[in-house]
Amino acid sequence: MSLDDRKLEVLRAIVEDYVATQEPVGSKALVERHQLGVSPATVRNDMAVLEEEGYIRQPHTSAGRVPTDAGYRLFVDRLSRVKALSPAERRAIERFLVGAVDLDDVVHRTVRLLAQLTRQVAVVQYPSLARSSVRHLELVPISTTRLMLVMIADTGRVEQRLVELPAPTASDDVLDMRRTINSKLTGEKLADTPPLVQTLVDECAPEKRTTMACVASVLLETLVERSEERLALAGTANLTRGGVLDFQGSLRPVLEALEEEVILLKLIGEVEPSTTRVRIGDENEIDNLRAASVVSTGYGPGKTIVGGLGVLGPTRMDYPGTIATVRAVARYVGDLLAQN
Amino acid sequence: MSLDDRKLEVLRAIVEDYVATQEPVGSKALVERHQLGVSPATVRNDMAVLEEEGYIRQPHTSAGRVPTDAGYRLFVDRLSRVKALSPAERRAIERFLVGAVDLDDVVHRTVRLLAQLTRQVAVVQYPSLARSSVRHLELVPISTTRLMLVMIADTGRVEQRLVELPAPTASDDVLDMRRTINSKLTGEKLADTPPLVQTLVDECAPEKRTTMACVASVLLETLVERSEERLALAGTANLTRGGVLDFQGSLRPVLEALEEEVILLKLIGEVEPSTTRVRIGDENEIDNLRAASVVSTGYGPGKTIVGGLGVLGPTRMDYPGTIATVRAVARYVGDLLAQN
DNA sequence: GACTGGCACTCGACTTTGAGGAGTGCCAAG
DNA sequence: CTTGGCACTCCTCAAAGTCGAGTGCCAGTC
Repeated sequence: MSLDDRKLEVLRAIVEDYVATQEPVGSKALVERHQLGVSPATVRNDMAVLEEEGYIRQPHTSAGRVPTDAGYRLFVDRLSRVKALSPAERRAIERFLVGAVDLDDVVHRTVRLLAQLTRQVAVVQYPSLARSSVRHLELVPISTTRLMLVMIADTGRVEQRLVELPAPTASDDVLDMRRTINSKLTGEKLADTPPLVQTLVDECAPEKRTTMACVASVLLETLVERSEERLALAGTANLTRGGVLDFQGSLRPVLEALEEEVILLKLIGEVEPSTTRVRIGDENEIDNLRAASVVSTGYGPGKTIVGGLGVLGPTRMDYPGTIATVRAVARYVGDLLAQN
Repeated sequence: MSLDDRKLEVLRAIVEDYVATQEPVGSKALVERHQLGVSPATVRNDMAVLEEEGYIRQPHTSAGRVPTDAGYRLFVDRLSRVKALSPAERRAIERFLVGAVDLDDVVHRTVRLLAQLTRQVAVVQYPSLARSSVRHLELVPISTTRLMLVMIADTGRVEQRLVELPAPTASDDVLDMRRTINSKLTGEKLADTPPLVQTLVDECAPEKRTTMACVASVLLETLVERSEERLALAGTANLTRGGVLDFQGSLRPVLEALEEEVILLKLIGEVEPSTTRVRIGDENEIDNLRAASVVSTGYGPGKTIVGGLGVLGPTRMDYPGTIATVRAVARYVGDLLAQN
């Protein structure tokens, strides 16, 4: 038996009421608060079906109904329209992001903004190195046997590493290397650089080859292997809203998960162009987050995507509002990046 | 009436038992677990005095006693010897810090280590720019009207800023500026640089002065005004140990405080040489942390101090152990920095 | 004077009991 | 298919009662 329109309407009403009140919702309360045009008894029958299909459940006999993960999923997919942002929110976003002075600043402001607007935990990934291009590479002599390698990406990210040279090297030679390296690598996607770095060594004059090889290996590390993704996090205090009721009694696992960068990256890092992804409860692969939902999306200048951002909260969250906010913030950040 | 030795011994026993069990401790249990050589009745009399003096209190009539903040303070100041670290802990520290590849890495490893060893929230301040010297300044042309200013400090910190030039500038001129700036500033304490930067502009050839002024202003921002302190945080999940019992029922205020960098810096940033500072409950100026204690100290290569680190936990914490761990970690990190 | 054993008393923690009520499922009738 | 009615379930809350840890005080002892 498939679900007719009224049953879907009942599900929507249940989700909305439960999200708003945090309490199991009963048939009588439902008909009172929504114009369903039928009696509580009818609603009860519908509820029985919805429960059988796995969209809602009773915490215990003689209690109201609560949406299941599947129920939220259906709600998100078919029953909710994305809310428009309020003018106040729009203004907040603009005000917050104006005046950011560099990439760090942009990311920090963004993550705080997201946390504040959604009243949940926000995560923002720094522009991924893997998706960036080399804007410039700099070699700074620290001593005769030590260099600082500084890589500046087009997304504004700057990475640096120390290079220990095998032998003292004149600063002219360093300048020389720098020129060669830049002419070879500037403008290239980081992902494409490894073969180019190899040719750097191959084409190098033999007497300088060991030194160049040394620089090249650190270069590779910096550009590709290490390829360390960075994150910013804010709003953990929001986890405590709604008491310990959300997250089935313990914040512990959630806080633990939030400390693992790898996990967070998995959550917000897997981005497909212009999609907003919603993971509800069990859909999260991470056990610790079975009781949480994650709304994430990609951002970047124009249509390209250079990183992800998102929020994490209880499964019982305002999905339409959250989705709208996440999208809007991502768009603004993308525009901001495009200006640089 | 002052406290004789046995009363102090009773206080110590109360603190130790309470920290271990998290439960109010009564007179009978005390004499059973510690060799006090007197009867419960005597201990009761001592307790009455200790309570009158404000070192312990009863959660309610007919419950055992619990140390007050003042009690912990007395315990820390006069009744506890710093514990020696276990060999396992020493090994853990060494193993953890070996293999750190750059400053970021050192700081991240340190903060995780601290959180893990103390089982509390750990905070590590990056080496403060204010206490660093300039190792090198680099100007990287991005376009003809844009430079990237990169500052490398002797502590390993690297800061970068974008400079918008008033007019297109030849790369030779940039090289020139770079040379001048470096000869003037390299090796100087960041705190001492502002007057030097001013002379940079003053001594500059008139036709280049506007450009130089522009660079100089960003330079000042980077070196001094912005002087942004950075922090790493780990172990927030440890706040949930001991249920919601610690922190008088709500993690909320604590989590909020942990999100404010300014607050954290206040907590661990005010360092005096070779002191370990312990703030207990009310001694914290931040209202949100009235129910928490903070153990912090400074670290740095040799005897100089370049930053702070510490842990935050419930007032009911193992002070001797925590103090020992914090000190040891600070020392190891200092040694590590000295090697670079 | 300090310590001790004894004793009455307090009061929170936990259990039991019972009333109240929200909510359900089912059924028969419209 | 919808609806009103009804019996039933079972949670919530409050009241009452028991239990026991822990105390304060006092009189007696060393």
